[in-house]
Amino acid sequence: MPEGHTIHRLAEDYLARFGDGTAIRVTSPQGKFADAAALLDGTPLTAAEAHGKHLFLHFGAPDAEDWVHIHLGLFGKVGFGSTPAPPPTDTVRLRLRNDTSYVDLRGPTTCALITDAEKQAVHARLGPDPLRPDADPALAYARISRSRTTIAALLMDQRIIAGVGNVYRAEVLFRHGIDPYRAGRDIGAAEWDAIWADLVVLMREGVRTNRIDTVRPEHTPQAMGRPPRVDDHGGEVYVYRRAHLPCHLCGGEIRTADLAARNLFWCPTCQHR
DNA sequence: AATGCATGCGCAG
DNA sequence: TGCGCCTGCATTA
Repeated sequence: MPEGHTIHRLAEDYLARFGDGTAIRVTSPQGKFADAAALLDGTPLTAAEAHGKHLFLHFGAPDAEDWVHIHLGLFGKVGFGSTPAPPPTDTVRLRLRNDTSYVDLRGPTTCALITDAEKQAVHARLGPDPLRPDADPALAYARISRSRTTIAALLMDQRIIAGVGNVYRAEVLFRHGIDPYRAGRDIGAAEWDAIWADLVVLMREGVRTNRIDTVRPEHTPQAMGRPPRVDDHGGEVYVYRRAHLPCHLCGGEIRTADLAARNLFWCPTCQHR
């Protein structure tokens, strides 16, 4: 369930539960991370950081390779709990335990021990992240404003902007009335500024609530006199996974299409080329 | 029981 | 552009 807000929230939660400086028990019940887990076992968790959909955990092991680089991919999941930890299932790639908490990681695309230099290389290939204070949106706009590629594809390109996934993409384009097939170079500077500012607000709220809500107060079901309806993914949205349903604003049918092997959703009436 | 699907991404061609 | 990979859950038979 990972877009950038999820990963930033995970960084906060790892630190809150395991960042008190005490020794962590580190295991890999599944075995694929067993060597690294043995190396880290008994050291403290000293930092947790996110850039886009990448999570970095720093342990106090006196070793050159002391960052754990985690990427959840499409299926990866992290689950926290209070001790006593139940016996781990055989899909748990990484388990951390202390006196009060445990956390299980399963199904990640990436879970690897890396050096600080390797971590820097990951940062270098990622675009600005609306959730990071050091992010420079002009870097993203420089690429977008020169590109013939659709804005829908550009928003999903982590080299251009880091952390936006399929839900935020669909929703932010709807909120700004932009057709997903519009070319990047036809996005105005003021439009981009508004999109970026909106992503900062939406994604911060996503970190706080741990879900994606994008519907403005005046368009909520209550305000519009409709029955409340929360999408399966957990939040209230305008278009994501609402194919063929009526648009919350104009009542027209929400459209869907395949774009680069992902499902795209938009309202052809409210969103313009 | 089998199938399909998902908020992702890297690779081959 | 299509395919494979990681897993769990809902839907279908």
